[in-house]
Amino acid sequence: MPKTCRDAFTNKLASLVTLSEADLRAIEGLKVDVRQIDRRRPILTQGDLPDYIYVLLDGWAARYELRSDGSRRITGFLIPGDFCGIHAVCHAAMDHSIIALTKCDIGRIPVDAVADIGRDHPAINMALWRAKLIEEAILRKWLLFSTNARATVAHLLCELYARAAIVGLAENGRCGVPLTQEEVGDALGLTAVHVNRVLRQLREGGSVDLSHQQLVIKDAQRLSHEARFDRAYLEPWLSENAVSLLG
Amino acid sequence: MPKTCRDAFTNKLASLVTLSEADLRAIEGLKVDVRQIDRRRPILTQGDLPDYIYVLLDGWAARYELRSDGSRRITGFLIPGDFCGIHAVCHAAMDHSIIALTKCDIGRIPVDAVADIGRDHPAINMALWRAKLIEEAILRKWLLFSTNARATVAHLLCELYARAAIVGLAENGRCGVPLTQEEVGDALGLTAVHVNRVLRQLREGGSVDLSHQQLVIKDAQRLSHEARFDRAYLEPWLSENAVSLLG
DNA sequence: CGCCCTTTTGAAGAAAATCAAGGGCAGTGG
DNA sequence: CCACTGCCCTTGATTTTCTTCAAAAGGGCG
Repeated sequence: MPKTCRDAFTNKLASLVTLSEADLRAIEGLKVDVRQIDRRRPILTQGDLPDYIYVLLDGWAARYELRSDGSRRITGFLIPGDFCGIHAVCHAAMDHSIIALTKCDIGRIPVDAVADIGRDHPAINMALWRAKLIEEAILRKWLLFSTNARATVAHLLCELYARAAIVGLAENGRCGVPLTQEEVGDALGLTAVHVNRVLRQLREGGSVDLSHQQLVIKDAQRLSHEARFDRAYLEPWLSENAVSLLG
Repeated sequence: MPKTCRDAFTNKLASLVTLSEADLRAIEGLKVDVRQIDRRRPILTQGDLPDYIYVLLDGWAARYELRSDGSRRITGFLIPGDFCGIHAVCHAAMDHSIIALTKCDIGRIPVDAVADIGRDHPAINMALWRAKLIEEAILRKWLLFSTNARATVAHLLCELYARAAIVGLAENGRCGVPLTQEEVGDALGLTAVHVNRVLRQLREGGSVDLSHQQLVIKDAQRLSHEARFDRAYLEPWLSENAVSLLG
């Protein structure tokens, strides 16, 4: 794992496009700083017009929106290496909020600097587009699996494993997933109770086990089938190097 | 309604940002052509690497993806003035397909020309970003209203009305909505049968009537409440002129 | 140890899917 | 002009899925 924010930012961009020496030097010149945010603390709030692009260095976070009845819908998870606040490059306010699900280390990069770099370096501009398009592709997949809770949960587990694997946080079918069942439910539009039952079904089915913050894939073939998971949707945007890490 | 593709493209960009004279001249210089596509014919297909940005001039279309069991999920509707194929500006293949829901007139603009213009004209680049962010905001809202079929359907009707109003296709609480109940169901993850029942409930409730391809809003207040609709999510991206059209 | 948060399990009820059949309407062709 | 056909809408009966309500059992941490 990269030790500095700049490393993490560079890694992320490099996974999306091929960076030239000039691109790398430009990134090297960015001002960045790192701060820690406690579990359940806001990172960005709906309506904010952020001055920084944020890069998650350690920990997990979630995008979410509140409904008028107070219930919460999580619309995406952020894992180490992910951005947030790209909205700011076009001076748009956040239309959703972001919260730390665990204690997080977050790097901040001044948005104007990123916008400038994007203008002068087409590859970097393209990387930002691709990051956005990946998010969109994931969002679209979340819409796709809304008929059957079993497949929905299984698909989320596949997505999280694949994304963790890309950034080196998974191996041998295992990775840490620090989500409560309520958070999973908020993400999938299910109740925590039902998530619990579905997780038990999956565990007893022998394909996958999510418990004690650990995701263990026991039968990848069966799981992929149950989830109707096809990792292709995560790949078109990634550079070759990143794809090869998927294994 | 604009009579040429270039007009439509200009209108769309102008609704998203303030264009300078230079921006307008650049757009004026774009090569564009128009073609007609029959109902149920593909416009773009998953895997395509489009050479053009498409602008829908007349008719409705839908983004969709097929599940492994053959069922279809519609992930967005396109109405006149909307783009598709922006993926191409970063040389990414389509991760979903787009189909004409009615007979459509579609303008094509060479993607390389758009990319060049975006690089030289920051305002136009920003407009493209904003178009993408609106799509994303809509996608996020679709995730948000997935607990209750009544609210879900009502919310979609509100969205479609608001978007139609922005481009001058709605007035006095009426607009054309050329969707079958099956298409609505595919968009919301509901069966056509259930959509039918919900539409009847809404009709009998007196807030809104969708039938014979016509959407009639009878009680905007009640409908907004049933739908928990807050048009704010469509506004942050629009220029002032476009917002004032919302009435 | 005791507290709070999370997980687990049960029972009852609501929501939506599924299965099945009929009806209206537009377009087609005799 | 009328019958036929295909597509879409409508309605009913039944079953499945998921929620709701309720309660108890872990598990980590002060």
